[in-house]
Amino acid sequence: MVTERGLQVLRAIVQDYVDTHEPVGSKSIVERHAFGVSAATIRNDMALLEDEELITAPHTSSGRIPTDKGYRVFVDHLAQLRPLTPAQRSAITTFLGEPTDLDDVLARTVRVLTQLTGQVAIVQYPSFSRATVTHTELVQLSPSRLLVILVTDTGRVSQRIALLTSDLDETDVAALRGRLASLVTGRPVREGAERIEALRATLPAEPSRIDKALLSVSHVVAEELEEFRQDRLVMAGAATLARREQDFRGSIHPILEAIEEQVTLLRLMSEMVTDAHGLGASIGRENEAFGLPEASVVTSDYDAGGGTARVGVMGPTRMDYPSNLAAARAVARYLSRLLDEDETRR
Amino acid sequence: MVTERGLQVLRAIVQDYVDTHEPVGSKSIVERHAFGVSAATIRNDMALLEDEELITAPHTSSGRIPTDKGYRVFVDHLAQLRPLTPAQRSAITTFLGEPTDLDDVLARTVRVLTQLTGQVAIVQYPSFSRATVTHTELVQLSPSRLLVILVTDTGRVSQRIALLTSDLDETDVAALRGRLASLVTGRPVREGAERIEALRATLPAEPSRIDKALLSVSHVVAEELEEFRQDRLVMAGAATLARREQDFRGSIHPILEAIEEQVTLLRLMSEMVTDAHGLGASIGRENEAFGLPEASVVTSDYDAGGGTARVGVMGPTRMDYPSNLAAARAVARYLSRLLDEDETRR
DNA sequence: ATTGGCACTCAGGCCAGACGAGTGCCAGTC
DNA sequence: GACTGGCACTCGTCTGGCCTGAGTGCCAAT
Repeated sequence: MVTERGLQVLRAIVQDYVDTHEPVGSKSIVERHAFGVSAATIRNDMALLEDEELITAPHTSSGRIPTDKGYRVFVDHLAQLRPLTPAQRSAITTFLGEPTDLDDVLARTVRVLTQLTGQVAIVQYPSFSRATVTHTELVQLSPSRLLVILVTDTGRVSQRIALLTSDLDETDVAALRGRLASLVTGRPVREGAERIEALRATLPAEPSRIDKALLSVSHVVAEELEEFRQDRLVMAGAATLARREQDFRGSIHPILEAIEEQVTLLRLMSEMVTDAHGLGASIGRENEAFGLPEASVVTSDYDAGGGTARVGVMGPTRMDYPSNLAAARAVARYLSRLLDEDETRR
Repeated sequence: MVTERGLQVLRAIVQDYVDTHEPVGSKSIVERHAFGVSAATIRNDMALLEDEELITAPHTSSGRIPTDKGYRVFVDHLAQLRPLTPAQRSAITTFLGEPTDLDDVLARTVRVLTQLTGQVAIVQYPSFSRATVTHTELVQLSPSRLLVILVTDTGRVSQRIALLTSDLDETDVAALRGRLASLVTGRPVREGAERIEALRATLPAEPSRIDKALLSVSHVVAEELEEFRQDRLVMAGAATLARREQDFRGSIHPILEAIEEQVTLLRLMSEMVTDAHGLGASIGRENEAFGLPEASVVTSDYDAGGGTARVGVMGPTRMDYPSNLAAARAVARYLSRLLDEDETRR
């Protein structure tokens, strides 16, 4: 069984290893930390830690490095978040500044987070699945092309072009506008999508010209609503990976791939297990299913328009968890505040 | 002076070096190419090429590799585009498929291009500076928040939120809508921006409530029009860089940086020098001013709504220019056709 | 339980030598 | 004059052996 001091030794090993990027030996531990015992004692503790598979020796006679399991224990039981420096705090407020809209907020957020941590930063868009459609608008671009605009109470605006099979005039569009509004305005996106589905069924086999148009438009709307329900990510800091190249024993390819793909990261982010404070960490091999066995992700939940979403960073397994968690939490808190203020204006 | 055969030797060196990634010696040249002369003769030619700084030897006794100048001569005088394979041709058509709008077209394009070349692909958005505003629309989100929508004849749609200092009712918005339309609708974006500028000057020192609102809205519109005039890029294939890591003697950091920054690449893309066929290459040190001394970019112009823009790929100096140029050209041609068809619907 | 001592292991650095790819030069040939 | 075969030379790379030092595990002593 690992003793209390044993755990402290684990903590020391994780800290030193993250610092120096070199396997840490018993001697350097007694030098750098005030354990008040000799190196031999530390060695005994380390032997126990190795039995528990919390640390491992890269080769027979060298110091130890934490295993993924070791990092997990460290994060769960030993890490205390490192509070941000005043400089970092002020960086958040100045960088985030006076954002104009949701896209802008998140773009700034992700940049500030990569700046704070030096890692790849990821921000999940607030979930729109419970969002309500507040406005719909149709703009006629040409006789057969309609621009469809949707706005939700979460501040998301999207537009899309519907191609019509027959030409419409201004009064047709006005009629269409009314029918579309009654169909989805004021409804949650999910319900809107369902009502469109239902509409399909009720239309006669030989729809009128305007019904046909409504069908085209509602098809586009349904697609767009569907997209609302899918989460999205914003990312930044891919360039920082090049600096950290040797941290990934394999290559940074899987990471870059994941960044481009997005969909893998989306799943990873949403499947994260978080603690009572909304903090989560997914470490090394735990990400193997996502093709990222050498990467860790730490996240913090933030509140946005009723629901919650996540901000986080992705980096090598050997990352500085306390700092990164603290940065994610700080940014998440600021973000929650910012979006809450906004709430009143929606 | 470099002889005709000397140039053929240069071509052989470039081709073999790109193939093998190893310095190429006189012997391997006579083996792989039917020059009908001996290695010693090739050596003499190589000595001349070295005098002209078209090739260089990494160390005293090793084969030669092309210099940036050598690549330049190769591209300008020696390279003949390698026609795409039928498989590649069909990849273009199937991948590009049935795109819905401009964003979609370009997103598909960039993916197909990175797929064809295995390099980072870049597509410039068509220039909107000569675009004309065809529609404006205002949607009231709340008493003090207006959604402003702009549509141009190039198919670009954008929206933005204007915060008002005082609340408006429906009739106010209608009035505003009319004034905004008469201000910019049917005008080129540049002219629209100027007219807004002019409007500013004419408004009284104590503007009415509606004038104030118009000011806020037009401010947002002006910003958005400004953004229309800035070109944008779509990119894909950053993950391919990891595979090619050792090709960049330094690190891939500058490249990743450039991809994130965009603005450097924007300048680089627009300052490219192209030949009569709209093909361009910027090689190695020629990109030093952009912080990319180890990268090359090849581009092909495409037509879009009257103006032209560029597609291209970025990769190591030691890239396969004939293939990449051919791929860029093929994609550009397809893109031109696709956008031309579209033209009729705008 | 802790400690100092000690034998042992092993990665990494260093050196010397062998190897070989490739060059430059030169004298000879067509 | 252009080309060629031959040859001495250079120099990067590979190999194997040696040494060093950090770090370990174990044990007897406290």
